Amino acid sequence: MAGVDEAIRVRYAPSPTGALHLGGARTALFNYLFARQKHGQFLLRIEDTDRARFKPDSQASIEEGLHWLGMNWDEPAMIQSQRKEIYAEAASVLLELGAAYRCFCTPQRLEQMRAEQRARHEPERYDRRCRSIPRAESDRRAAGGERFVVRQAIPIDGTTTFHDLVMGTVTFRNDTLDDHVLLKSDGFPTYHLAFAVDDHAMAISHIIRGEGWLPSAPKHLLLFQAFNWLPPAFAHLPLVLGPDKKPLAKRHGAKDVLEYRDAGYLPEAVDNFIAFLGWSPGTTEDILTVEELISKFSIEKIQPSPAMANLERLDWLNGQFIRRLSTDELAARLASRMPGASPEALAPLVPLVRERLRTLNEAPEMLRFFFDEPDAYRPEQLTPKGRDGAAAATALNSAASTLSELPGWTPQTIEPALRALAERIGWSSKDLFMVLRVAITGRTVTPPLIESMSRLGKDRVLARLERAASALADPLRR
RNA sequence: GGCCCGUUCGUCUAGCUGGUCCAGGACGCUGCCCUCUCAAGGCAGAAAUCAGCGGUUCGAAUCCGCUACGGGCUACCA
Repeated sequence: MAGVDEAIRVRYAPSPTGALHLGGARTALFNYLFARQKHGQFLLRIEDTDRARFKPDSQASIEEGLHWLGMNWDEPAMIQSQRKEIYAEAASVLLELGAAYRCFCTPQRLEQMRAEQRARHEPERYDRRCRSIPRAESDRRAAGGERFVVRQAIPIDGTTTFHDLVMGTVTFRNDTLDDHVLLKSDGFPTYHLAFAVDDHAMAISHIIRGEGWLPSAPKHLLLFQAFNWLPPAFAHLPLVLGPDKKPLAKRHGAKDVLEYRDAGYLPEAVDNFIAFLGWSPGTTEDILTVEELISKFSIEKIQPSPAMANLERLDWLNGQFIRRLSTDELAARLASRMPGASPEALAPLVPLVRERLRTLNEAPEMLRFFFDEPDAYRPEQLTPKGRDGAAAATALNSAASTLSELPGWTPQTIEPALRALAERIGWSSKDLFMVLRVAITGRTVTPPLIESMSRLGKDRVLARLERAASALADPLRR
């Protein structure tokens, strides 16, 4: 096991079969937080030894997702498909050590064997028929061109135990472990072999990975022992479940983290959200920056039970992080999703929407009336209960003339004038403000009216009031 | 079927070395306050017999065992 003072090196090892989803992102994040806290290295390894499931765009997509979430790896990604000879060499070493053997069984025979085991209600495992083939015969058949795979020779008896940093001490009886394939007949390794060889080659100190790998951990450990390599520490993470309680990784259409980006979520909010899936700092704090996550993270505090992703909490968190952004920062982020609106133009409007946003994507609609004229007015929205259209039109015109005579154009001058007007015409300020709100923005739900008017500008406000008044007077003319 | 892991409010969780937990915080929900709408914010509230059953102990959510339920793995997939 790695000592406290030894270099901490961890890796995230996705297979390029799809996008980076929340569960994978969390695994990567835990590795990343751990590496950064310990001033170690965070590495990336692409496990692309399965040519059948390989998807060409997957690696780029996963890397983009990691970068978006703020995770950078410290060395070029290791690509397993480029290391075929190294695995073959490792397999022959294992053959030499007697820790592995060639298996010449055909897929048909294996299938038949399993069918018989099923019929007898026995565990489906390789029956080790080829394990007893003498080495000389095995070498001769291989040299003769016969197809074979290399299988791990699991010890016949005894147990394999290791201490998992999350799950605790786990013990497996060796006789329940299968002699799994290490090297396929196409020369590519299976994940068992590749894991051991690469984690050793990369000098990985801690393997932090999903719970799904727990059952194969003893085989990996046995491989390290066979090579006489110092094994890394293990930490198996509990599953992340979707709202349907199905494991995220297996859910059909598990969401790509980039979809969260496109939906207007902040990477810092997503990081914070996934960090709390199965982990907590042990305090009542619930909003932490990535820097705080790095300093407070600890593997010991990871829960062993699965966590279900509560997306409503993500929404809330996102709002919290949006509110913590400076005006310029928020303006810049909004500008990237609002073509035609510059950060400079947006900056004065940011205070109007900051505490109303749950996602960045809600801003364009909230701010639309600053950039576009309202659509056709709906007379009923311009008319308070108990009043008629004519009265509303009169109120709008009065407001327009009152405002036009205002000496200045600030919230401090606009608001008292309108409250006085409401008093004068005998309306509640609520009613007056709502009519003005609809006239000026075209909507009943908007950022604060007075502030919005002040930023919209006197001319545009007056024009909209007049347009609304005439729409009421003659709906057809609008 | 076999092996392995798990089980505290609807959800995320605090609780790690047993008493201060008739279980705390957060999201969501309900009500009130604030208020020009909507939010945000503040306050209050409902919500977990700590999966069940036994055991250890003066005392258990916390330790042990069993059961139930859930999940993972069981491919020449990762």
